[in-house]
Amino acid sequence: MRKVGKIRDVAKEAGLSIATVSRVVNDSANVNPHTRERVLSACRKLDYIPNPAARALSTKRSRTIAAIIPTIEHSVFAKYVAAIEQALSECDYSLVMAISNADETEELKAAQQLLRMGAEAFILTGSVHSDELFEMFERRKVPHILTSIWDPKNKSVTIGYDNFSLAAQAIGFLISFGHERIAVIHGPLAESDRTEARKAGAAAEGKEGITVEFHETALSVAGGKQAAASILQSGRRHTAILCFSDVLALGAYFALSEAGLRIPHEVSVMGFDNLDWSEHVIPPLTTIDLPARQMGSEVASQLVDHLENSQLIRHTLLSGKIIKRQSVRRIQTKTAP
Amino acid sequence: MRKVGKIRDVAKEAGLSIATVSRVVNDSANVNPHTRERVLSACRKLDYIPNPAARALSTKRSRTIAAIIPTIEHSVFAKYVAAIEQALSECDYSLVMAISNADETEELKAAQQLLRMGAEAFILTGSVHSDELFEMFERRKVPHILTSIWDPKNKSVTIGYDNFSLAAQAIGFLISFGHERIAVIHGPLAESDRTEARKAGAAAEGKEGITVEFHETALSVAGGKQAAASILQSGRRHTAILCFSDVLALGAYFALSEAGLRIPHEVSVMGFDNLDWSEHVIPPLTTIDLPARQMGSEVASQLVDHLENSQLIRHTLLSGKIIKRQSVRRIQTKTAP
DNA sequence: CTGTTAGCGCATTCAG
DNA sequence: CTGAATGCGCTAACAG
Repeated sequence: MRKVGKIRDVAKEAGLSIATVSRVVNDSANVNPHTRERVLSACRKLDYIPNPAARALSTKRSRTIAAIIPTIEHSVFAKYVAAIEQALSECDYSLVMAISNADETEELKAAQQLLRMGAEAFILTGSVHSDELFEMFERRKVPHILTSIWDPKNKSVTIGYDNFSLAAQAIGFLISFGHERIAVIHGPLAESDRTEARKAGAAAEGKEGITVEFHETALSVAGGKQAAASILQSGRRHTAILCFSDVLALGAYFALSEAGLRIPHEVSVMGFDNLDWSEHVIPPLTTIDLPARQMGSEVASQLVDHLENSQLIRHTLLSGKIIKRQSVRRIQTKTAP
Repeated sequence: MRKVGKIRDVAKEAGLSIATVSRVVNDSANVNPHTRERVLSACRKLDYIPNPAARALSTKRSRTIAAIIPTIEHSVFAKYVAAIEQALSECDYSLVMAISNADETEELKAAQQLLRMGAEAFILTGSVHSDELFEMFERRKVPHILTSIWDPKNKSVTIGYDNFSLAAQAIGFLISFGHERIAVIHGPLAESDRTEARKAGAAAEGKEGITVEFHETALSVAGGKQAAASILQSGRRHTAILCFSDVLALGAYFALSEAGLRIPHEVSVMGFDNLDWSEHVIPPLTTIDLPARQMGSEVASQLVDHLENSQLIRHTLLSGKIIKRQSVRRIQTKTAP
């Protein structure tokens, strides 16, 4: 791998034993400050870097954590991955990543490979994974966390937000603003249990006299645009469109603009994610802020704490919240005084 | 790490030596088919996974490649990282990633850490990196590639596109459409040599009677919006705005919409990146397609080929190209017949 | 506080 | 085609 100094060379250079070198390198135990200095200077001189493989072999710890995400091409995941990476690197762990394309089989294959590469723990997205994967984790006692969801009843630990409740809140918010005919645009249910949960939450919030209609589409600007266009064509005169991702909402913006409809005057639009740009679109998008960053660092720190100090990982609910901006307007209900 | 079978257990189970087990696991050398089958079945039975640390220690190969990127929160990088990961995993390598926030010092720190974690090769973005980093690579003979740029004169191998030329082409395109007063919006120069190169290319394409004016802003929708707004306020009556990222262009779209100006009728807008959504905004964005995906897989395969077969890595130019859509209109020049 | 020693699990000569 | 033996570089007892 590299031609440079090994621990023995450092020991020789410093005129000490390799044990002592190991001690100062791992700043463990008690070492005479003077001795320590000698070692350190030898390390510097030889440009010594401990061999990670040897270290891992000896300690049985690789200091590597794996994350498998459905796709990195959505800002939410990117933000979240960045947070994990940052938190992990601060603890001197490294993150190895794989992309599953929301496919159980690919995910399983990736997990096996990551295990073969030495991952000590896994970070997964959502609750739906192949049985084989869970069996493998069980058999090998691999710590793992399901993220982007919160479900204390799940036998795996979950850290994330409550998709059901958040979607319900969104619908509730729209209803409180007088909307009675609401269209929901969401991504492929088959690819995301989070989307399913949101749909269920939105449906559950339905009440007497309120219509909530669901439209599945591709999770992209194009998808949102197309779905919104078809909603408009259906002629049902919805007063609000709730999108389960800001990306879809952006698509809806363009569909409405193409149709000559103004937001929020003719139609209100609400998003989900609170991506960076959502406050800068016109009109600024009312949406739900998801704590992607916080989720990343929480997951990382719990995992490290578990690996390092055998702390138990635990279900953790992170709170999302509605960000009120200008894309949703209040409607006078017919029944109002 | 895990409690399961080691190579010795497999050997015992199969009634063979560990050498033989090793051979079949690495499908090396000649092994009697029947013997091989016995080993394989023992592996299956014991759910054997070779210990990666032991293997790395013995082979002096970690099969791990590091990528340090400025930020993952821009789709271009996300796409590119996804491609790297995919290509690497197909060759049974893993990708460890770090984020530098476009900061040389952070980058150096990250690189050191990744080296301590066993990375065998590095993928960096752009040409600007700390001297210390290059010295470190040199000293340890660490293969590395600079990406997102192409510069055959660089002493490190570069794989990417020609930012200078692409930007020049963009300006040329605008000029060929009759635009004479062009505003360019770009991200922070200090954070990106790619942006610098694009700026230089755009400036170089300037001709008699053509004005090209540069505006630096934050690399975000908000930044693009703000820059475009200030361009409009300056009252210079530019007929076209070239943005060095589609993200900035989206911001410009909103600024123009806010100002009541229509694209491309009153102002033409051109982007850079060809992000997924760029063909779905209204009007569809004329932009430059960057081969992010291809770049990722090219980099990965060259690196693997180098590590595996000592193939030399080499400067590689990938071609971007102008995608003509509807956000740029042709202008009648006063001097036309 | 420091040195000696015994593995960690595997790949790899070298014999047979 | 298969087995026995050696060492990869380091950590972790155990002595001193």
